Formats: sequence, structure tokens, C-alpha cells
Amino acid sequence: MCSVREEASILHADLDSFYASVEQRDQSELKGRPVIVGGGGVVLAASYEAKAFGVRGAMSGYEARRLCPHAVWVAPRMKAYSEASEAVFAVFRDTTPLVEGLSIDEAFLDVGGLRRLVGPPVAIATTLRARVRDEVGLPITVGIARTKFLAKVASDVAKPDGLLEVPAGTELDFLHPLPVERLWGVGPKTSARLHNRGIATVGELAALPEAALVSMLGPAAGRHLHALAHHRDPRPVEPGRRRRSIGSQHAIGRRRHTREEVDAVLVGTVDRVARRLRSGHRLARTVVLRLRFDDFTRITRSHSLPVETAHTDELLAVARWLLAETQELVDQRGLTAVGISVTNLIPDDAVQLVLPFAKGTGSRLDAALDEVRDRFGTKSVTRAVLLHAEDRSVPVLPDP
DNA sequence: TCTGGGGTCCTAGGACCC
DNA sequence: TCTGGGGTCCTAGGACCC
Repeated sequence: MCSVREEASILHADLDSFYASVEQRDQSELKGRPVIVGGGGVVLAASYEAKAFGVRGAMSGYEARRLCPHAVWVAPRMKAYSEASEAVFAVFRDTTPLVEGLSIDEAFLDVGGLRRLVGPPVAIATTLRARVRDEVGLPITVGIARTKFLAKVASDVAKPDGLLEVPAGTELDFLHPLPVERLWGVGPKTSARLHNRGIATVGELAALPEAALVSMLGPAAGRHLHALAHHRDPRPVEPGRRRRSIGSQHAIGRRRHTREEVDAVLVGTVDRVARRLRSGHRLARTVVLRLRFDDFTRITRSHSLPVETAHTDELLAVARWLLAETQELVDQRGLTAVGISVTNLIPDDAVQLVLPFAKGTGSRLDAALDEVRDRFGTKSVTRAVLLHAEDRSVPVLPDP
């Protein structure tokens, strides 16, 4: 299943400063100038000319203006970015069917099977970069390695507008001198913990026993980083991955808001999410309310429905109930942002059956599932919902 | 000083089932 | 009747990524 590749044939393709590059492509007077895409409050993307002054994504507008006062600010045009992304992904899929999108501007491509028909990975990547530049007008960086994670590290190192292969057999020489922050999953908190123990490079990390990392960072993160530091990453490129949640949030400023104002924001947010659910042909079962307060603390509250839905009214009812439950916190801390996301998604053509059961008849479940399978075929049954007649509690059973 | 909007995955306790 | 192990789901929060 996870046989080790003999050659570096996983590509990580990453558009450079994506939003800013689209703006520089569409407005020629912006070419060569520092460009910041954002609404003013925060930097969504910065061109490399702006990055040269220290401007970074997610930076506050205040800080960005201090570092680069002469930058040109451009309001985001999400529609243009979506279209550019689709055009680039069309080039990806024309290269190989094994494309796994990671976000609007990056993807993994497995070109391992193309050597005899098309050529070696470096040649494929070179063609890919030329096509994206010629056909879509955007610069793109590609990293090539035997594993997904190292391909991504390689593209990070090669940015901007670069191409870097880490040949098979040279991975640890490439990896070990790098700072630990290059590893996927090492953010500010983990970085600080590692530095506290004198670990600054991937090589120093790799020298630690796994058990030491597990006790330092927890089982999942510890094992994960230990594996990456030794260049172990068996995950294949998965073309079929689907989104696991859909969400929308909205900042509402620091002044006090009436309950009616907050409700109006909630209605708009739920409506946006519900529309995206329906246009994506998905149904959701869990509604998550995300609130941010004056002091920048955040909370989440969630509730799972017995049966999936994409109806605005049903999702809104849950969202309103969750919000009402938090009224005290909202009054104390002052609300500055409201978000809704939905998870536990299924396709909207999934067969949904609600079987009424009397309490204490759980042992009949197998028989009921057999009946459902007989009627709809095994593949249709992804989850069975039992509603107890008396208490409406909802035990949920996975596909056996 | 000012901090958006879109996501993923993990942890941990409690409820519940077999 | 009591106990325990094994497992899943729900919920809230945290870390991280782009």
C-alpha cells in the first residue's frame, strides 16, 4: 500500500502570492510595484515587491502601512481569483488525473506513472509552469519529491517562481539543515516549545527519540513530527478528497450591537452557508456557531441534528438557539465577529431513512440495516439514525 | 496597534452501547 | 448485580495552514 517510490514524482504546485499576482496580471500599472490585497484591516496577500519590505499575509493593515507606506492597496476580487484558480486547476488536470487540491492556490500532482509516455517529473513540471504562465498569466512554483510533505517543503524553498527537485536518496541532506518551522504542523506554539529545549533544526529534531517528542507535544503531533523529520510520509495523492466543512464568518466592529443587528448578521451568514451547501449538493448535520469578542477571545458552540439538511430555516433555527445560549457571554464581552460553519457533510442524493424504534430494541438494529441494504444496496447505507420514540435521543451507528 | 475569512486535524471528557 | 474493556459520537477548545 505504502510502497516507497523509487524516484521523486510528487509535485507540489503553488501559485506565488496568488491574489496579488492576479491583480498585477489584470492591472499592468501594478507590475513591479509593491501590491497589497486587503480591505485595509488586514493583509490578504502581498506581492513579492511588498514582501521585500517585510509585509506578510494575515498582518494587520497598520503594520503593513508602517513597513511599506508606498504600497498600492487593492480591494479583493474573489470572483477573479476563483476563475484564475479554475483555469490553473484545468492545466493541472490536463497534466495528470491524480490532482489533490489543497486550497485555492495549491495542489499535489502525482506524475509517477507518466515517465514513459510524457517524460521525467522535472520535464513535466517545467512544462506545467510554462503553461500556467502562458495560458493563465500567473507565476507558479513547483517542488518535487518522493513524499507530499517534502514536495511542499521544496516548493516553499524554491519560491518565488521556481522549480526544485529533491532527488531520491538526498532527502535527509536537504531536510536536516532546515529550521523546524519548515515542517508542516510547526507553528508559533510548537516552535517555541522546541526552541525552549534547544531544538532549532530538523536534524536536531530527528536526533530525538519519538517518545521524547510524544511527551513534549502529545501523541499525534509527536509521532507526526518524528516521522516527518525522518522523511517518512506514506500519504498518497488523493484526487477524491472532499471538503469536510463549509463556513462563513463576518466581523461586525467593536461598537455595541443590538440583538436585532446581531440576528441580521446571523441570518445573512447562515443564508450564505446554506446556499453554498446547496450549490455544492451537500447536506450538513452539525451546526457550529463561532463568536469572537472585544478581547479577541473566541468560543464555539455546536449542535448536531438527527438528520442532515441544507434548508436555511432549519440551520438558522439551530444557529439562533446556539446564539441564545451564549447571550450572557455576548453581553459581558461584547461581540466583534460572528461565524457559522457546518460539518458532517453528505451528498444531497444520499438515501435518508429515519426508522422509528421503541427504546430497548437496539438489538434489532442489524435486522433493520439488513432490510435497508436489501432495498437500497450496500453502498447507499452510510449511517443509520435511530429515533427513540420516547426521548428523541439519537444513537448514531457507523457503517459496519 | 490592530488583528479577515476560509479551512484541517487533534484532544479530552462525557454519554452511551455492546 | 456488579464490573470492565472496547468502541463511537458529541461537544468545546486549541493549533495550524493559506
